[in-house]
Amino acid sequence: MARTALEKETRRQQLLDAATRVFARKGYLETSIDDIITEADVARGTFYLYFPGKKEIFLAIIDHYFELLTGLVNRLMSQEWPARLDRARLREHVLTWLRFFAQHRDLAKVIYREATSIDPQFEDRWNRLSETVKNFLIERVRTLQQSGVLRKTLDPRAWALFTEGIFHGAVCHYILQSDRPDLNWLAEQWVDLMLWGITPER
Amino acid sequence: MARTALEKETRRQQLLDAATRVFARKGYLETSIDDIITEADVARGTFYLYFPGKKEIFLAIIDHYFELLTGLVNRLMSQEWPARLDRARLREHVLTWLRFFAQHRDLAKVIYREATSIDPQFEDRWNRLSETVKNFLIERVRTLQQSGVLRKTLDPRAWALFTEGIFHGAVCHYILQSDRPDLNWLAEQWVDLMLWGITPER
Amino acid sequence: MARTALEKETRRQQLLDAATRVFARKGYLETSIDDIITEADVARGTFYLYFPGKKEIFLAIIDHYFELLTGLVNRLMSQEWPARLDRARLREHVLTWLRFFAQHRDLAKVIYREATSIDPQFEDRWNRLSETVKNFLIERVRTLQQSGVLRKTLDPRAWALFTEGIFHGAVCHYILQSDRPDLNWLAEQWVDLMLWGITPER
Amino acid sequence: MARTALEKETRRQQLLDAATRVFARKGYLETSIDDIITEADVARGTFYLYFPGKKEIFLAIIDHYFELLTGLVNRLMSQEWPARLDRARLREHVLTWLRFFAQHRDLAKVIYREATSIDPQFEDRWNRLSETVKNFLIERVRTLQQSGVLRKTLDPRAWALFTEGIFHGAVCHYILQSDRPDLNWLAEQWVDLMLWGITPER
DNA sequence: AATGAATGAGATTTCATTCAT
DNA sequence: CATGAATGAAATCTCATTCAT
Repeated sequence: MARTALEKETRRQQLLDAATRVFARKGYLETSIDDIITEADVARGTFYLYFPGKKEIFLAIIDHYFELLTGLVNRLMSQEWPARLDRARLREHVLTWLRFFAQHRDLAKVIYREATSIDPQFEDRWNRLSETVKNFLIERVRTLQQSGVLRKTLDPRAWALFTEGIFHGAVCHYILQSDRPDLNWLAEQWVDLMLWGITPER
Repeated sequence: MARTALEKETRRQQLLDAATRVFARKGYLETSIDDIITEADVARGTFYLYFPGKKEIFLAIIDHYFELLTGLVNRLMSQEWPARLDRARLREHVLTWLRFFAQHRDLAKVIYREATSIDPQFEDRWNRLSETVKNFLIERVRTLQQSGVLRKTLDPRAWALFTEGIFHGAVCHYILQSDRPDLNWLAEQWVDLMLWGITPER
Repeated sequence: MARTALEKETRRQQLLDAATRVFARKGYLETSIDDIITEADVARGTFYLYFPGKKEIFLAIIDHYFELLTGLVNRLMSQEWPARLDRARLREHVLTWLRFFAQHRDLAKVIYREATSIDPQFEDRWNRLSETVKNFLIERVRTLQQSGVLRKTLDPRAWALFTEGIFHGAVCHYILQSDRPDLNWLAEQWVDLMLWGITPER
Repeated sequence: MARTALEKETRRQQLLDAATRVFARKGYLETSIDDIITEADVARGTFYLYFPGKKEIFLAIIDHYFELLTGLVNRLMSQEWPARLDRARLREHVLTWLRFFAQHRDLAKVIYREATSIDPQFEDRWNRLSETVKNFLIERVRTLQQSGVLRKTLDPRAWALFTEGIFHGAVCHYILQSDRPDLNWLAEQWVDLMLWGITPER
């Protein structure tokens, strides 16, 4: 048992990491405080020194993911977008997303599986996360529609919704499953489907 | 309290209905046997006469949904498909799905929110459900590809995955939210996006 | 399920027999009303038509044993006793007792294992049973002491107590165990010990 | 309620003692976990911190008795035995046993009343205890028979069985009853009977 | 008289949280 | 800061008994 007085932030992170691993493995419901402190190799009381309870450490995990995602969104938003639809560029874009999920498997597993079902608070947090991403997409699509790159009949809100669903599905069924899919293939297929759907009428 | 002895199947259904309502309202985690028996207006012991526990009644609910869905899939599969891509027909098809979800709101809420997060058993059941639907979609797409109606570069498995994600997203974010969306608009948008993505190269 | 309206006494006996079998097999504690009615092939409600509850059917079983035992005691008491200590006669006497236990194995199992431990009422019933037998023994010993057949220093009450213990032990460890002992050997040994004690022949 | 953290073994013993008292008073069946924790002045959860359930604490009590008894047997076995049958010595021996039971009244009450009737596991434990004692007796008798101190026609196994029964009977009916008997008288009577049997002096 | 679904009191058990050390 | 024994509210579950049919 870690009897050393660690730096406050380090100990907190140690608990967060342990909790993320356990939540990913067993799910929120089946995870007990006991599991977390065992995984973190920390005493029961220590846990409550850093987090008020189980819900709160779960929320903290979501928040952490939220920050990572916000970072990604900001990075992508700050990138310029080519005036024309660039297939390779689009593919790269999608891959960035998929790789993000693949990199944070445990985190994604926790979030995507349960975030909405545990608690109204989580649901709220999750919805805001989801809105942020969708608003970004909607904005992009609007701009591209105005510059004539994308078909105008497309409703950006519907498209954002569909896209979110596709990613959610891809994450849940491919990234979370034990058989890791080829992200490139996934991205290629997505681009192919989307490209011909979003191009202006000919 | 209903002291009257009901037909075994009727009482079972009464419990299933009550449980579905409560699960939809409070979520699996927050629902107690007490909530269920209160909703069903039945004694504690009666519950255990019909189900061994909370997990089992939840599984039974999933199974029920599974049966309904299987019925829908079978109905749709037995329908002929026009030789050409018929926009109106396709739209109708999508609407059928959306209406199915809308009709079974409580059931869908329970399933889509939690089926994967509660228990490995539930996850398994859910995966089989998901496979059933995707296999149906894959089969359809293959047939249409062979008859030249759909573009051949499209990988049916990827398309099924994407489609499932779109529906999942639509169900979660529109049907389950309090602001009921216009299903027609949703269907129209879907057809529009898909049509031009799946049409053979021009 | 026995739907036929049986004679009241027959049905009662059917239940008693079934209960005795189950109690002997599983013990009072582990036996449920369900076990009894299953064994008797009778509906739940029928049981309560004949007995007020589980305790009462157990008491009825003890009472039945009590009657059988009383019968045995009366038969033995009505027998004359030889003026001198007749080894063969004594052996026969003991065998009669042992055979009685062997004949009513299930009943004995139930009584000897649990009669004292379940309920004050049972304990009381058991004590009265025990007193009956011991009083019979004490009476016999007193008579024989007066006629000089038995040693006068022997306290009849102590002897009755010891004898009861020996029989109890023999019943519990030999008759109730799966390896049925030779009753003749048991009786022979008992007579030998009682007649002469453990000291070598003089 | 004792909020003080005790040494693990102390708290365990506290629970065992409380449970023994309650079991002795009310019997296994009538005793609830609630009774035990009330008697021990400990919270519900604390009980489950030390024992998995009611059965297990009962088993632990039997085990404790087993250890005490083993100690007694070992003490007695290590004693030398006089070459000739020493009446006073024998009497002392028997008194040691009786005093042991009298000293551990509660424990004996629990064990002798119920050990065999609660659970197959208990029965097993009890049988092993019984075998230990009987094997000790058998060994003693064999040795004494070889040195000609005891009559050779006596079967040591039968004698051990009878002796166990006598003690069991004495314990159950005298020590467990409210009217405490005179242990000296009991021992005297036992020695008298064993030494010479029931036949008048020659 | 017979049935068996329904009952609910009371038992067991869990586990997030507290707090004396 | 760290610890982990102790807590107890709240959950699950059992089963002897009732009662409408």
